[in-house]
Amino acid sequence: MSNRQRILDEALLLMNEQGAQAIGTKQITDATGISPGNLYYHFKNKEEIVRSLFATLDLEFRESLIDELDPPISPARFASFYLDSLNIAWKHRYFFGGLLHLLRKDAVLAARYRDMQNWALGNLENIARQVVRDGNMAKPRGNNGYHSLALNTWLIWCNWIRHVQVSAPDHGIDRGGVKAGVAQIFDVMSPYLKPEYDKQARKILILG
Amino acid sequence: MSNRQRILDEALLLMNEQGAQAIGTKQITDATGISPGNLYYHFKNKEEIVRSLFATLDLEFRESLIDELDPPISPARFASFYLDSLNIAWKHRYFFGGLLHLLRKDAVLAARYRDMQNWALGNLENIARQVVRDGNMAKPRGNNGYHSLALNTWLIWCNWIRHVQVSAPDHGIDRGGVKAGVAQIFDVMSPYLKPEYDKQARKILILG
DNA sequence: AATTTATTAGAGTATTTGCTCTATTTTGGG
DNA sequence: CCCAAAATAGAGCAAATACTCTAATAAATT
Repeated sequence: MSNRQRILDEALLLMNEQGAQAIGTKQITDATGISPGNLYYHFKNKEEIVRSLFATLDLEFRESLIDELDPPISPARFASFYLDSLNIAWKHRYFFGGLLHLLRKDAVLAARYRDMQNWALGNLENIARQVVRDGNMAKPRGNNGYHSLALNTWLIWCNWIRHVQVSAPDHGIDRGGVKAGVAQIFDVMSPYLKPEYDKQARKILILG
Repeated sequence: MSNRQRILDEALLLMNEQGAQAIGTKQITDATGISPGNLYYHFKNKEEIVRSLFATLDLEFRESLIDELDPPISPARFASFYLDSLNIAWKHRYFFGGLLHLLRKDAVLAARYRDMQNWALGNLENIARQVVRDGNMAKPRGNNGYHSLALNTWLIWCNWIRHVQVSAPDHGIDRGGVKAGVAQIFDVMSPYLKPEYDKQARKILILG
């Protein structure tokens, strides 16, 4: 594996453990055994390391929400949208933990994040619209019902991991915490979902 | 006003503007014109300044959710729970912006935050139970329906301001953003609220 | 083989940060 | 008015941080 990749892997590991702001180039070079000069050969600065890590998060997240199948959306597929994407949020939890600080320091990153957010809100809305078209969900209330539902899903998606972390004395999280987050998302949608569809979708949270 | 209070006021102001991790004792002493020695006379360390600020947040938040009136809970009172508490979250937005980092660095603060969170979850649940008893709300679904509803309210409460900040290019927020957060909380509860009660409660978001 | 290009090492630097120390001034009770 | 306690000032320090510079080595290309 290249030293460049080693830097990225170690940075992700350390930042997830201790938070992005607690990790400097020093910690990364110490942990990898790579010299600072070498690190700065591969990355212009620390900002670029974070941008590179975010690019991976962005890519993985978008992939997790893309539906290449024909409608209707099966309950299992529906559930896997949220489970897959939340697992990605868990993998990159350093990012949401330090979100505001990271975006304040780097306007380019902030713009990219807002792009991702807008894309996500649109896509989450589309998923809901399709499930309604499939006849498995009642139309959410109000004139911006779809938007509000998508926004709530998004809010839980990008804040759930941090919530679990601050709720545990050691700031840790296990995979069970991720599933609880999906359940929390379902609880927002439950009032609109057909009971049988809801039940089928939740099966993914019980099994493997 | 005492120098001690001046330090607290300026710290809150600066941290809200630039984030808790961006503000050091230097910035506070520069902005207030108070010497570092004097600052450290009033506070043992920076940690104590943050703890002191949190104590205020904790107090104000708890007061905003206490109901000293007799049931039933009026729609206006119901709405003001969320509007008042969210205004407090706005006032102390530095805290939620840097939440994970702050709690990781200070275990005592972390414990106090979890206390507040547990109290809040219990209280939000009690409010919902009372509105159901008053006949203005349907019992939320599932065996832990109340808990899930309270948790969603809590999640929006402590993450809404940050969401608005990262969504705006300048990371700012105005009072309208606060009201949108209350509307978002209502959207979670709407499916259970009596339509007329819901409508009355939302009036507070249009007026004043 | 020659030479350019990519990669690595590590000492070094300028700046910042949280905090201490000593010294001086202000204040309030007897 | 006295004096101890509270409050304030500001020089200074040890550690950390992001990053640069120079020089050496490995890989690729001709």
